[in-house]
Amino acid sequence: MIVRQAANVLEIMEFFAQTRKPATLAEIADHFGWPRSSTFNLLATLSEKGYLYEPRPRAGFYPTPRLLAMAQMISEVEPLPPWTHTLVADLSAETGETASIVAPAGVMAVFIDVVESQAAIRYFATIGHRVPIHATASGRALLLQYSQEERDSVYRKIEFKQYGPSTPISIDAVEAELRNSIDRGFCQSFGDYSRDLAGAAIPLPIGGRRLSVVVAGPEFRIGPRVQEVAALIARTVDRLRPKAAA
Amino acid sequence: MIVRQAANVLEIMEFFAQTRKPATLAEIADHFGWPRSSTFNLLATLSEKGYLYEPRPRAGFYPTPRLLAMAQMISEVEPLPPWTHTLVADLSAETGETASIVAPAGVMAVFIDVVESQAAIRYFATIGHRVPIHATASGRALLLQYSQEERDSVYRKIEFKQYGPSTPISIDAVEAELRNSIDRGFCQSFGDYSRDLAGAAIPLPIGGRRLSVVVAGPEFRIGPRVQEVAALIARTVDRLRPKAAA
DNA sequence: GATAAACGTACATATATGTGAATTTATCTG
DNA sequence: CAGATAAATTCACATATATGTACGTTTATC
Repeated sequence: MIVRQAANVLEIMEFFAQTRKPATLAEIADHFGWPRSSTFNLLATLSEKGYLYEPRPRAGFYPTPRLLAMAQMISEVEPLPPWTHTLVADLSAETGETASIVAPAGVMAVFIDVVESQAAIRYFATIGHRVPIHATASGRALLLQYSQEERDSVYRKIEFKQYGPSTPISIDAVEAELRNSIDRGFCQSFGDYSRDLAGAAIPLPIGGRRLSVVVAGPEFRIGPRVQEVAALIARTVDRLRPKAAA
Repeated sequence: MIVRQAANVLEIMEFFAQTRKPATLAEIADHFGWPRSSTFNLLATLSEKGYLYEPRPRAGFYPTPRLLAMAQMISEVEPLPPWTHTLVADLSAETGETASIVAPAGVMAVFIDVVESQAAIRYFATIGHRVPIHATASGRALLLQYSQEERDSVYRKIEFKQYGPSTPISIDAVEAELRNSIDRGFCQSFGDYSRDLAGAAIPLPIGGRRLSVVVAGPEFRIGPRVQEVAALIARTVDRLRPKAAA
């Protein structure tokens, strides 16, 4: 069950992140199609907790720096080493596609760092974006780092759906694809999850954390050069990863 | 009316900001005294929206960098000029007390930047902290920047409560104190809002925004040297504020 | 300066939602 | 490797909660 008002809080904050200017109660209510009274209660709650204020009288609400302060606290622990951001930045620059660092989240994989392609047609993803772990290159690069038991445990919770023509719709299909990936030397996906979307990924274990790097983009651009892209990922990781660390 | 699940989202995030490590459903539920099932729904919602993930299987949840990305977006607009942080940092260092930048939020004043005192006994405040605008030095330094009509509009919404022995409990009392402040050259408060708490503040208009700076601490330390502290604030602002700007 | 429109706020009520208990799944222990 | 213990899910129901409606206030229009 989704907790509506919890989601609404996030949506309001995302709204401010997009518009980047103060908004009145009425504007917010209209934007989301929420009743004024409900919007009023929400804004009052956020204000009371110190996350919203009124920069100038009658000009509407805007978030206080409190959210930033909190987010910085949270992110200071176990931050990704700086070279991982260089990694995705370099990969995106060299391939012209979207590059990301991905982490596991149950049956899903979450993007925890993203550098987007500059191309007009591109894979649009943001930090926090989630995709099924078994039906994506990046996700399978995570699964490769699991033990058989851990994978089985994940499989039990997966609801196998036919996202696209090539989606693996059984445990066996996923396991087979994982074996292929090992032989091939990297993980790939051609429209397994999202139509026309292709990607190449490899595992990226960092200090006990199971992560992966992926380069993804439209099938017509990635397809002809998956090998090449995968090799580039591997080389770039080799170049940037400190030699001492695991 | 306070929206409970909205507040809960913020509390969960604050919890992570404090503990700075992954927490399981059970730990979170126990910490807040929430039922497991409700906690489950909340965590599921936050995960689904991409704000929480499971760094390693069965080791609990932790926020993704998405919150940080969002907060940075929000804060990039109209950021406070860097010298304002230097201002509160210097003031806190020189006085040994807590120094803050404060902004209006209806009948309240919000702390939007804070450098805390290092003293054992100190004024504890964080970014986002809110105090009544009429019953604090920092708040009155904001009111001084309002027109009479704007002030009247605020007064109508204030619920005058006797927070402490010297709280102004009427419009006249507030207006009188504002006149005193003008004559005195700065705003002050001795336990008006919080017992044993004293502070000195001056208006700090920046680029059309109505802000104030305040130095606050225990009455026994601030009391004997309000004048001195207020003068220091004024001098420090003069020193740091760029000459060209308003 | 008067009138109209928009906006923000309060409250009672029907209903969407949170929750206690039951079920399933995972982990620990001898 | 069982059996026990703890954690994670599910579900039906009662109740806490979102909202329709109404009112006062502020801003825009003429």
